Amino acid sequence: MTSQNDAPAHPRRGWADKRQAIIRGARTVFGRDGYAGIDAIATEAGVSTRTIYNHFQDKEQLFSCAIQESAVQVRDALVEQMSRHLDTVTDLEADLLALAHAWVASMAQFPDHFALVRLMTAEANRFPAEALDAWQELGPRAARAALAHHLGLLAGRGLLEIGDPDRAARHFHLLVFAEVTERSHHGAVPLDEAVITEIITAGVRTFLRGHIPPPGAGRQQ
Amino acid sequence: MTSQNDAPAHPRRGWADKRQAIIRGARTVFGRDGYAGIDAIATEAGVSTRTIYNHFQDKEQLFSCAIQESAVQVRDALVEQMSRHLDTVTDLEADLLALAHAWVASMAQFPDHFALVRLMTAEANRFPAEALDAWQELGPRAARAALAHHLGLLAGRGLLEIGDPDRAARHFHLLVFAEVTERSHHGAVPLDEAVITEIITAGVRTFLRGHIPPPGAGRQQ
DNA sequence: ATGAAGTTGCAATGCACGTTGTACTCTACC
DNA sequence: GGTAGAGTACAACGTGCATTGCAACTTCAT
Repeated sequence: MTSQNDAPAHPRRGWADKRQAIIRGARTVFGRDGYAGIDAIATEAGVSTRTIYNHFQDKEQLFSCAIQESAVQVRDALVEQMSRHLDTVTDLEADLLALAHAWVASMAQFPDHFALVRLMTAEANRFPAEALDAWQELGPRAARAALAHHLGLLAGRGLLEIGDPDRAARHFHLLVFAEVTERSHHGAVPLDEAVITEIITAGVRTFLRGHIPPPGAGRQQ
Repeated sequence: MTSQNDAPAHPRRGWADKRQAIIRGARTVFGRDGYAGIDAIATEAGVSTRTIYNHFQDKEQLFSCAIQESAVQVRDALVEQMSRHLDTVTDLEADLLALAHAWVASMAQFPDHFALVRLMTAEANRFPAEALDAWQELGPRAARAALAHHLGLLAGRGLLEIGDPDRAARHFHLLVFAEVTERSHHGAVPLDEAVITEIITAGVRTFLRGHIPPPGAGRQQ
């Protein structure tokens, strides 16, 4: 599925380095300036324009590669945070809050990535469907699956009551992440720390009300 | 705040008509083709390119006007649906479900508008902050305030238990709307009816679990 | 009717940019 | 150390497009 955008094997040393530099430059420039000119990317990457076209078919393919690489990186960060906060849970609410804060912090840590996502979304009508799917699979869906896995384990320990772990993961994501995303315009406008805390606190509370087992036994409409 | 984009009073008859035609054409073309050429808009509106520049300073101002007008229209539709479904509530869950379905249907009814929103979001970094604010105030914030009002009334009748009506409105919006928005890429990719129903049903259920008064008395958490 | 205001079609300007070709240089490998 | 495979600088091409000027034409208020 990512076949078209995978880095082809290549004998020459340093080749992959150039490719990496270009992709990184593309991510930076696309993130900062929008769907900007190739020249800016070449400058940012310390590479000639011609080299970019030696590595990539055209601007669009470069963009696809950039967003895919970026998505993997962000996903890894999110997954790592889940492990850190949910592997050993003592106080569930506190740990969920900590995870939520860590996620939101990631948004500030990878501003370029989220700018790319915004660009892609804006062009969703005209963007190649395979690239859209590839991104969703590599990024959001994978992250959500990881969260679902963790929530499922917590449910197994009796700390949560969950019908469908994947749906629970989506709801958690929506309540703590989607609102921050929306309010900050996908990270474009920074949000007050107090506002973030308020959103997260309320979101986690609503989530838990919907997914905490009743104090006594184990049934609930 | 919208002063810059309001239609200036004008003696001449037919003037406002042209302006309207241009704005409508802009919305259609921007929505369909992205941040497209002025010529396309002129053709769509049945107007000469030059006339557009007689009415608007530049493309950007035209875009701002288009999205503001569009936002008001969509907001009115959403508000009207709230009245229809929440003014006389018999079965709360059923009515909320109906409202949610109506909202999602609106997304399909105003595809151009949501494409405009996507465009604006993609450019959020570089878009004039006042225009961004004007849109948020006219559209999403107003709609959410209306929903908060309705939910507050329902809480007054004892059908819901709500701390902050505005927060409850946000959570409802997130659980039933944000996910559809995200999954369909802001309406760019149509969603299966079954998927929509599943999302809405689960969202309303989680919402109600968090905001329904306990069967017995009136305290909770 | 008449003149001012608005509209139109057209051309022109000017710029930004994707993409490619070419000739030269560099460098990793043998 | 030589050579083939990369990279680079540079220029050129073509295009698309926002924006403006202009002269002729239409429309509306009085």
